[in-house]
Amino acid sequence: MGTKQQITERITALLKDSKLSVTETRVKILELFMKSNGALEHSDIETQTGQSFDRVTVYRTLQTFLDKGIIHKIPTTDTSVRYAVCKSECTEHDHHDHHVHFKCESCGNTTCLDETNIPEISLPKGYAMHNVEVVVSGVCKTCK
Amino acid sequence: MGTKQQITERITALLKDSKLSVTETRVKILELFMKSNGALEHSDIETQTGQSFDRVTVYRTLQTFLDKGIIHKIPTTDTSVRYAVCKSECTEHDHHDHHVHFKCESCGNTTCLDETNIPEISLPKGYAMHNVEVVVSGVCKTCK
DNA sequence: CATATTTTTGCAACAGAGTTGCATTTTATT
DNA sequence: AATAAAATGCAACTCTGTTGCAAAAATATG
Ligand SMILES: [Mn+2]
Ligand SMILES: [Mn+2]
Ligand SMILES: [Zn+2]
Ligand SMILES: [Zn+2]
Repeated sequence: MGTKQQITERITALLKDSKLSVTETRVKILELFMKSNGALEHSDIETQTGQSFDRVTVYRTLQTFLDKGIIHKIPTTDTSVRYAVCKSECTEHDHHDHHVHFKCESCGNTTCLDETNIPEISLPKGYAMHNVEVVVSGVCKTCK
Repeated sequence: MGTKQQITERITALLKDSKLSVTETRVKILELFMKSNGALEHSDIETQTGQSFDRVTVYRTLQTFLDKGIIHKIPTTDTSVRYAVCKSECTEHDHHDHHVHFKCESCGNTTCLDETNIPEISLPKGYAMHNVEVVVSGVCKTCK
């Protein structure tokens, strides 16, 4: 993981690479993502920052990170929106997170299974495939 | 497809099989699902019924259909919730819709690809799989 | 068919999520 | 240190979904 100092440096570098100003909000939210072993939703961030940032700022920060390819969304069947840091080489408008997501029915955590690859899917004739999202639900190894 | 009369009879039978009262709202909403070639969200139903039913009734009707295994949800990466009729033998609390969903980036429609089956996915050790959701995005055959 | 019972509906009121405009503050540039 | 550019916080608003309750509709019963 690295010391707190090293993490802050990595975050600063990441923000500068993405041509973003280094602000308290952005550093803090990225820290949360990096410490967390699962996906976060907006309310998690509000809770874990202890309401030190305005709701609106959190929304705008998440949108900015999405735009810059720093985080990606994970599909759900409810109205919640979950985000996780991109591990591949994602850039602006060009995400490369082709991995499986796992939602644990016991602890509720959603995690990226980066090592699990998505098998080929053959669509009916006439369909062009751009992206595949796979979300597996079940029980994670921690809850087993 | 069948005549309008035949569709109404099929819907009435379906509701009775599910031990639900046959009401105007339920018949109308099921008609919409059966006519539609894609998934519907709450706002589609409100639009297409011309606000003849209360919002709350539509929410409750969708929840009832979900509970009874008449419709299923489709995951999205935004806050919207999409629903489609179950074609397999789904029953209360026991859905069997193991098929791929396709979201067209051109027309926006989401469809069930019932003929496309989901390939095996091998999870890391310690994970128990209960359900797999696959959502493919791209361009559908109509928009091609 | 008439009546009683059960279920569904519509309304009002509310809670939560997300958005927008704008003035103020912070960050980056010179 | 001064200036320009960008991000933040606040207020106000919209949109989505929920709950309690009385009225209406559907079903069950004789
Ligand atoms: Mn991921
Ligand atoms: Mn489906
Ligand atoms: Zn778990
Ligand atoms: Zn299309």
